[in-house]
Amino acid sequence: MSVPIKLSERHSDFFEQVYEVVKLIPRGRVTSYGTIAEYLGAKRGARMVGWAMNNCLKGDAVIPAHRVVNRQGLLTGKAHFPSMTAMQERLEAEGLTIIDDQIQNFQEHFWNPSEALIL
DNA sequence: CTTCTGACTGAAA
DNA sequence: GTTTCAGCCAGAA
Repeated sequence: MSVPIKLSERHSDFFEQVYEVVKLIPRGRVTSYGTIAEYLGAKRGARMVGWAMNNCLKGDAVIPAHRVVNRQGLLTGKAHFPSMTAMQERLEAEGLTIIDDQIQNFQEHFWNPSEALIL
């Protein structure tokens, strides 16, 4: 759906959208908070996406949050995982190479929600 | 109610 | 090239 929504209108939907997009991330791919936020129409809401992730940990929804990193491909959210190495281990298990909490060839493994529409 | 923080980003110095 | 500042929205104190 390419319908830009307003956070003030229905923030609940925004969170749900974030979860949907994150779930749609293919294995071995990664994306950034800003990308998801921008895709949802709130490019300034990158922090909200991250906050949504933190909230998702609290919820029952199973979200591959380890596939969501910052613009630099840095594992900024690793600290919020059950284990500090959980995020890196998970990404490495998917074929990614991470050095110093930074994804190597991040741009190659970068995934854009627009690709989901192609499929 | 006011104030601060935050899994971010982009621009400016 | 790095470092610093400001903006953004939502939730918690």
